Amino acid sequence: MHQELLESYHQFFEPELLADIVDSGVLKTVNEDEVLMEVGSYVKHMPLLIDGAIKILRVDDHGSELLLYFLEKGDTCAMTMTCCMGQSVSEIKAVAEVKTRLILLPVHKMEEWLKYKSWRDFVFDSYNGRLYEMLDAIDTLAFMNMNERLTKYLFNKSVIAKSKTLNISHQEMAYELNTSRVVISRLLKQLENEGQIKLHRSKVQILT
DNA sequence: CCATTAAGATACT
DNA sequence: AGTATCTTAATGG
Repeated sequence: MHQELLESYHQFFEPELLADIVDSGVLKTVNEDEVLMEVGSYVKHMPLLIDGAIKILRVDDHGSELLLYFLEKGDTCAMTMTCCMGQSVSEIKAVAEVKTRLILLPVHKMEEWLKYKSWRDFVFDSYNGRLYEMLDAIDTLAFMNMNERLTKYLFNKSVIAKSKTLNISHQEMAYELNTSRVVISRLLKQLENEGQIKLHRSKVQILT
């Protein structure tokens, strides 16, 4: 994993820390739709993303899900930090959006590594970043209608997939935005009529 | 072909 | 915006 780690993180971490990470971290590759973390599971590792993307979902008691935000290269999960500090259980669900490579670090190292300035900065910045994304997610929910939410969602998906064509069904989108399939279909049809997208079976092509 | 599943349509809340 | 129901279209064996 050494090369991958160095390529992605050498500008953030000092050499001693990098060496420690190589020592105790494990490189893992996860495939699309693989579940990395379930609500209620104990957090034992902290992920450092090398490439790909992980989606973070909130799940309610009835099992319905809501997309909060994506983690990408250079990101880590703030939830993990919160959880492992307090020895508690995950409040969120994490699923690989695309094939993703990440390094898993044992949580007990987190505290030990606070002796490194670059680590403290990284943890702090990650918290900031996640907090900002969380605020953004709240704004989206509170102030945007479904049409805007869907548009934003499609845009994000396209960035992460690095493609203008998304292989996804209306039902799946409805699931992630926590709405119904009919509503998604209606809104997509509207976007198609506006010339923004082109619809196919289980596929959306973004034209803008 | 047929079975399954995605998506369109319509009507109602 | 969301639910229920029916119809139609695409897909894969």
